[in-house]
Amino acid sequence: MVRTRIPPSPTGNDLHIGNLYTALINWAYAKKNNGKFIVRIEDTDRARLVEGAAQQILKTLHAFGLDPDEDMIKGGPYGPYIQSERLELYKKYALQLVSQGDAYYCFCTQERLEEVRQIAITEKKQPKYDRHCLHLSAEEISEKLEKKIPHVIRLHIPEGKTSYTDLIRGTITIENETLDDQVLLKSDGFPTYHLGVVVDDHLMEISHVIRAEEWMASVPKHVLLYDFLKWELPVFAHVPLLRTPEKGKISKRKGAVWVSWYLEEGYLKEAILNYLALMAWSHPDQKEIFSLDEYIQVFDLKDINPSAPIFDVVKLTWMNGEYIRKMEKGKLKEEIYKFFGDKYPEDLIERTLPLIQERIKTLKEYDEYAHFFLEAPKEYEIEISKYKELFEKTSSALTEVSDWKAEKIGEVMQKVALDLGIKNSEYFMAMRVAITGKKISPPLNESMEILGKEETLSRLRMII
RNA sequence: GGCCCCGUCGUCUAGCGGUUAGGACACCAGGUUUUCAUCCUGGGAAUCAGGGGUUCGAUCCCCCUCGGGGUCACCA
Repeated sequence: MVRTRIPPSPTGNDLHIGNLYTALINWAYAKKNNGKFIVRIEDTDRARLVEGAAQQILKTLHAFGLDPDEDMIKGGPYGPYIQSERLELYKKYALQLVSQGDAYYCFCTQERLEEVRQIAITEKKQPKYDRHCLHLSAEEISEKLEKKIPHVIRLHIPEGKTSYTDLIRGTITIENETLDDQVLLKSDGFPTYHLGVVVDDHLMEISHVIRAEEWMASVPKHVLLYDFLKWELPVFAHVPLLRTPEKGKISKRKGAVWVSWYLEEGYLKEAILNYLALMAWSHPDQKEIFSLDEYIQVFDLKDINPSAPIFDVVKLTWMNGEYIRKMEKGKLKEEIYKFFGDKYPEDLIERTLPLIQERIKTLKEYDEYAHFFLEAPKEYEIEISKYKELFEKTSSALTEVSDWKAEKIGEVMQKVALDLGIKNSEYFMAMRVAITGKKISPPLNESMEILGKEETLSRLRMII
């Protein structure tokens, strides 16, 4: 049984785009193999905890159609799915490790640790815990425990080397001496990530640990833990980190990290997922646009590239445009309506959509084309005062039109242009700006039809 | 800096010992068009990071160098 998982920590306001990427892969791999996709909330960092963040993450996942089979709300046979409710478990295994000699109590203060670290840094050595508490006698330990001196439990890294096999990167071996005696259980009784993931991934029978590359360095510690606990190793697959155009890791400092940002900019969820799927992976037929269902069919973990791709918003934008153009009218109308709240009435969107659909690449851009339907222009992109005569003539010609249809409106205007001896391009540009305020707009005749005779004429009168 | 990962057009990528190194985005030129966009046609763009091997033959296998990234917390 394939069981994958993502372990988000509820420390941000929303899902990070990189998290969505690994979520997609974990979800797809589980679906492809008729397995289960689990979301386990890792809320062990009490200092950075953000209220409601866990719910928000689940909500976002749901919005993208990446619903977990088991999570803290839905529940499941391996719950609880939030680490703060599993504290006894971590403690139990931490204690077991201590009794086996694979972990030990440490009573060092933060100050002392900082001192040790600083010394190491000035000596240009690896900042590592100096094992000050490793050789405490049983009496000393129980005495300190008795006195309730704050303490942590540290992993006792043995000598030798540790290796593991990564599905995407092959076998990786490292010398244990480069490893630090990692804290497993913090003084507040919460586990660190390392203890938490290992215990939970095992207890929840996770078969494939698929996560970002940034975790690779800590895998050996986890492998040691599995080994000490005599647990079977899951399959590891470290997917590349998404990078910014500046080549760095997509950081929280730079704007485009949160999934909500993309949604606010008018990107479609399907397009975001499709684009993400193409990061470090490609469709066997080199297709660029495909559905989630198709993705599940053809996707395989082994085909993921190890090198870190740059997340390019320009290509995402192109893809978004493709999705918008292919989208069924009713669905698009709904998306746009929701996107703008109540700003645009549904029937207006419906009528203008045929003119605008193929012109926009994001939902947000709809406003640039449709805004003039809502209100008359307040300013004009070109100087229109010199076209007074043109507007007067057009206005009176249009006044005579009884059948207010685009085609008819066009004919009448063509004739005015001809009578005036003015080039079509110039004539229509003047009219376009007069009606919409802009040099770029949806097709004029149709726009005027939608605007209505009265409103159109009133806009002309305004500038005569 | 130590350790680890990675390295094909600007970007995303195909390639899996013998290819005119292919596609997509972006860009440029042209066509359609009452603007813009769509659509169509064409173009430039990777000495496959560099240098050594292995081989009849390397983008592909091995080594070194260089470059980029990640990681070195009682954060995940």
